[in-house]
Amino acid sequence: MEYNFREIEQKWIKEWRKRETYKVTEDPSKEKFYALSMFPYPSGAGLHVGHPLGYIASDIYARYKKHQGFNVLHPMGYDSFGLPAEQYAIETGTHPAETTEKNIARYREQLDKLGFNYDWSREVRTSDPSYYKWTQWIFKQIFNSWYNNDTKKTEPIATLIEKFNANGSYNVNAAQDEEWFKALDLEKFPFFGEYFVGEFTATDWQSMNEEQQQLILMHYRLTYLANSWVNWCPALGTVLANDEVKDGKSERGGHPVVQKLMRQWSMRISAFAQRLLDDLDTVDWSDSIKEIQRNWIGRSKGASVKFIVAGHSETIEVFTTRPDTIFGVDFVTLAPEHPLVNVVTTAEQKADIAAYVQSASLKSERDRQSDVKNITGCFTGAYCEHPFTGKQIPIWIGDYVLASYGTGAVMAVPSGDQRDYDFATHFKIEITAIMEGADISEQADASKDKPLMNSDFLNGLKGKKAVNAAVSAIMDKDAGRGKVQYRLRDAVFSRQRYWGEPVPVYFKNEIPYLIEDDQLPVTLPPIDEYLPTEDGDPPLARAKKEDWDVFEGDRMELNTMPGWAGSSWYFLRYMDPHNTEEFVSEEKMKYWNQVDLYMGGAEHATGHLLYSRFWTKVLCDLGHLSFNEPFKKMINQGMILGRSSILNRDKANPNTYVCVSHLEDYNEKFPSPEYKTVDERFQKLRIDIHLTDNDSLDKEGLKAWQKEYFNAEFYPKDSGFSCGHEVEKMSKRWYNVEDPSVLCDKFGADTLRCYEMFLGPVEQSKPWDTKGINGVHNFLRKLSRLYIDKEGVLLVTDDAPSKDSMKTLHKTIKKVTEDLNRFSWNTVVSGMMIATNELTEQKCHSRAVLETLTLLLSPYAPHLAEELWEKLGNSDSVTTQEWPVFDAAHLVESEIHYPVSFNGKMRFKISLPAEFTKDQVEEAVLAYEKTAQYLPDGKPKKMIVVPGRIVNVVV
RNA sequence: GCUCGAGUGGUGGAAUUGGUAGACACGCAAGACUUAAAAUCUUGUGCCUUAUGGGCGUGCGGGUUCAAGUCCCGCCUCGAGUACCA
Repeated sequence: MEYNFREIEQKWIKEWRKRETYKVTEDPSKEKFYALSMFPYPSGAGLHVGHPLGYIASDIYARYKKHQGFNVLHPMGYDSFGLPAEQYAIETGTHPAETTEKNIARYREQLDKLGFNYDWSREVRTSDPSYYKWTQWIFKQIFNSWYNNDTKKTEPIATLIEKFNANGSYNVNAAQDEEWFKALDLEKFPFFGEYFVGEFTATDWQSMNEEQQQLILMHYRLTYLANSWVNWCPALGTVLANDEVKDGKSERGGHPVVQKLMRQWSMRISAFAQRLLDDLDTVDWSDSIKEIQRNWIGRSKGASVKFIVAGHSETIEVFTTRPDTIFGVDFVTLAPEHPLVNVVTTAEQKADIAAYVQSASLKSERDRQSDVKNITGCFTGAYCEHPFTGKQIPIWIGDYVLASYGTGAVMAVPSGDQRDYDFATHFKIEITAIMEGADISEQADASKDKPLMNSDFLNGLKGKKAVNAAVSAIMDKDAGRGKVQYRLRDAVFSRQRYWGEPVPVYFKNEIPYLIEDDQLPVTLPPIDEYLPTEDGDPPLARAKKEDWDVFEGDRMELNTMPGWAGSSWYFLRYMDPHNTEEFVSEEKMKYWNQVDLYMGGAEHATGHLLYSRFWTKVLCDLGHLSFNEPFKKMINQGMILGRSSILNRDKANPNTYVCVSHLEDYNEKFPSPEYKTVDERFQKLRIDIHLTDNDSLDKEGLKAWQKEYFNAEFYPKDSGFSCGHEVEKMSKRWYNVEDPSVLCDKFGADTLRCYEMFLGPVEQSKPWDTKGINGVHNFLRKLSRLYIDKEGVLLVTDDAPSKDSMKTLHKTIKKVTEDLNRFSWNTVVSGMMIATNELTEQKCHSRAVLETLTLLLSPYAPHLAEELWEKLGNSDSVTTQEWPVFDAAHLVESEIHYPVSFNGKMRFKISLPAEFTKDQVEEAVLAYEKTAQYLPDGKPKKMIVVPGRIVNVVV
C-alpha cells in the first residue's frame, strides 16, 4: 500500500511517547505561547466528531507556533465533577469516581488516536483531591475577602476589620446588599435598637462578641452564606445557577425549576459587574460573546427615586432609567412580593390584594413570562406623594413588575413606557401627556428627543439635559439620586449534591468557620446512597463523623460546590500541575501568563467564561496573579451537525417503506382513504446513518439492524432505494452520531484532522458529511506519492528544483503562513491541495522543495509529516524544525496576465511584460486585436490601469 | 420585541485592502482500463441561449464608483442570544 496510514500513525504515536516529543518545560530564553481548548466533561457517550473540531484547530495552531520558535503550552484535562456520573450512581450504586475513571479512559483512548501534541504530564482533573485541594483554597481566599468600592478592588477581610476597629462602619464603602441590615437577626444585637440602618461605631464593633462579629462580617465577605431566592430543581434535588436555567427549565434534563428561599453560599460577582463590563474591551473575543456578556451583566443608568406613602412613615423606592419623565408618573406599581404590599394596603382592598398576591404566587416564573399579553394587577387603595407636585399617586401591584430586579417597584409613566401604557389603559387610569408633539392616543412614546411639557422646571428640555436636570432636582429634594443598576445577580455556590468539591467549612453554633490550610483537601467521604436524606439534607449528611477525613466543630458543610468551581481556574493549574505548596508558583504563573488562544464553545458565555473572569480578578486583586483577564483571545468553534437518514413508512401499511423519490407516485397508485396527502401518509423514521450511503439504503442491513424491520417491504421493490435526510444536532437518539475513532481507523487521524478543518471556518456550524472525506484522503495520498512510489521506494532527488516548483512552494509558504495568522484553518488545506496538484503536474521530486513542504504539512498531518521527514533522512522530529520563510523573489513574474474589462466586465486576458508602465499597458491594450470588438471606434472614454492587477476600459 | 451574526452553483465552501465571482473539494455526467464491478485515471460541470458568440448571475430593491459578494440606504429570510430589566 502506498500510503499506509495505519502503520505510520501507530508508529509515531509510540515514538512520540517514547521520545517525550510533547513534553513542555518553562524556558525563559523563549517567548511563550499558551494555547488552550476547553476541557471536556467525560460523559459516557464518548467523543463524537464535533468535539475534536476545536481541539484540532488549537492543536494545529500550537504546532505552528512551536515551529515559529515559541515555547508552547498546550495541555488537556477533564472537568470531571458533574451530574451524569452522580445520576448513574443513584441508579446503580456505582461510585461516581469509578464511572468517571472509566469514561476518562475512553476519552483518552479516543484523543490519543487524533495525534494531539498535548503534554499529558500536565493533565488535570477537577475531581482529583490534589486538584480540588486548591479549589478549596481559592474558596477560602474569597471567603476571607471583601470588596472595597472606594479602591474598586478585592481586599483581605483584615483590612475591613481594621476599619471597623478604627471607625466602625463609617468610611466603609463595601459591595454588599444595600439593605443587609434587614437580614440581621436583631435579637442577637440588642444594643442596635429598632432604628438600626447598618451603621455602627468602633466601640460597637469592639464590644461585639465573636459570634456577633462573624454575623456582621458575613454580610461583607465575597462568598457569603445567606437566605436567598434560588432556582430549585426538585427533579435534580439541587439548586441551579441562573445560567443553568433555560426558559424556566433546567438546562440539563429539562426539569421544572421553582423559586425557593434557602440558606446558601453565594459569590459576590455583582461587585465586579462594572469591571467585567469594562474589561471586555481588553480581550479579543467574538462580538457575539461580548454582547451576550454585556446583556447578561445588563447595566442601566438612571435614578432611584423615593415616594412617601401617604399616611405612613414608609417610602417606596423605585429605579427608573427615565428620571426626566418624573412629571408623567400616573401611578406606582409594586411587585406582588414587595414587602410594603401588606403595609400600605387599605382595609377595603385587603381581600382583593390578598387574592391577587395568592394567584400571582401560584403562577410559575415561566407562566408569568410567557403570559405577557394578559394584563393583571390590583389597586392597594393607598397613595403616595409626588416628590415635586405633591400629587396623590395611586399605588398598584402588578406581576409585570419583578421582585428580583431593581427595587421591585416602578414609577409608572404610561405616556412614555408601553407596559405602563397598557396597564393604565387596561385599568382606565388617566394618562398625563408630558412630551410636545408626541401622539399617545394609541401607544406610548418612549423617545427622548421631544421637548418636555407639563413638567414644571423641565419644560422645554429634552434628552440628556432633561435627565441631568431631573436628577439634580431629585437630589436637592432629597428624594433620591442617580444610580446605576445591573441585572447581574450574585452566583449561588451551593449544590445539594455528592459529586462535587466539598466546601472547606465547618459549623460551630451554626457559625461557619474555615478548615485550616494544612488540613486541605477536605475529601469526599464515602456514603451508602447518593440521595438526599429523609430529612431533605444533601447526600453528604449520610456521612458519619468518622467517615470524614477532616471533621471540625459540630458538623461539616453538607453542600458541595457547583460545576463551575473547578473550571474557573483550571487554566492556571496546567502551568504547575504538581505543585503541592501553591496552586501555581509565582514564577510559572508569570511565565505562562494569560491564555493566548482559547478555543471552545459559545454556550459557556454566561457561565464558565464569566466566572473565570470573576475569579481571575479576585486572585489578581489579592496579589496571586499578575493579570486581570484569563483569556486574551478566544475563538468559538461552531457545532458540527449530524445528517440523519430518514426512512418513509406508509402509515396505512406499516410494514412498507417507500423510496423518497417515489412518495407521490406511490400515494397516487395506492390511495389511502385515511391519509390523503403525502405529508399525512408517511411516518418519518430515523435510521442508523451507517445503513445508508449517499442516501441510498442498504436494505439487508436495515432488516438486520432492528427487529421491526426484519420483514420490511420496499417500494419500489427491485430498483435502488433512497432515504431522505435531515440536518440536526448529533445525538444518539437520532442515530446520526459519527465516532471519530471509526473514521480514524478507516482513513487515519491525519485525514480526519485535515477534513474537519477543510469543512469550513471553525466558527461556523455546519453539517457533517462523510462523503467529502475521500477527497481529503486522496490529497494526502497524492502528496505522499511525491516522496515515495507505490512500492514505497523513495523518489526524492537532490536535483535543483524547477523555477515553477519554487514558485509553487513559496506561494504556498505565503498562503499557509498568512492564513494561519488570521486563524483561517480551512483555506490552508485547499492551499496545500493546490500545491500538491501543481507539484504532481510538475513531476517535482526535489528535496529542496519537498523538505519544506513537509514542514508546512506538519501541523495538519503530523504523523505523515513525521514519517516523510524521517524518510528524507532526518533523525530529529519534524516538530522541532523552524517554520519556512517566504521569499518573494520566487514569485516575481516577467509577464503579467492582465484581465481586461470593458465597463467593468472582464472580456479577455492579455499577457504583458511586468515592467510596462501605465501608458505602455494602455497602448498595448488599445493595439490588441480583440479590443476592437468591444471598442469599435478605438477611442475609450477613459482607461483605468492598475499596474500589475487590472485594466478597465470605459466605453 | 430588542441585540448580534449570516444569506454566493446540486453540496461544503473560496475570493485577506472595492480590482478576473465560484478557488479547492464533494456530487453529477461522459470517456479510459476491465468479462463485469469496485478502485483508479482523463475530460466536462453557475444559469439561460439561436453556442468559436451573447445575455443573466453573490437573498430583494435602490445608491456611490471606471469597477461592488465586498461600501452606503431601505426591505426580506434564516440562525444565535435575550426578554414584562422599569
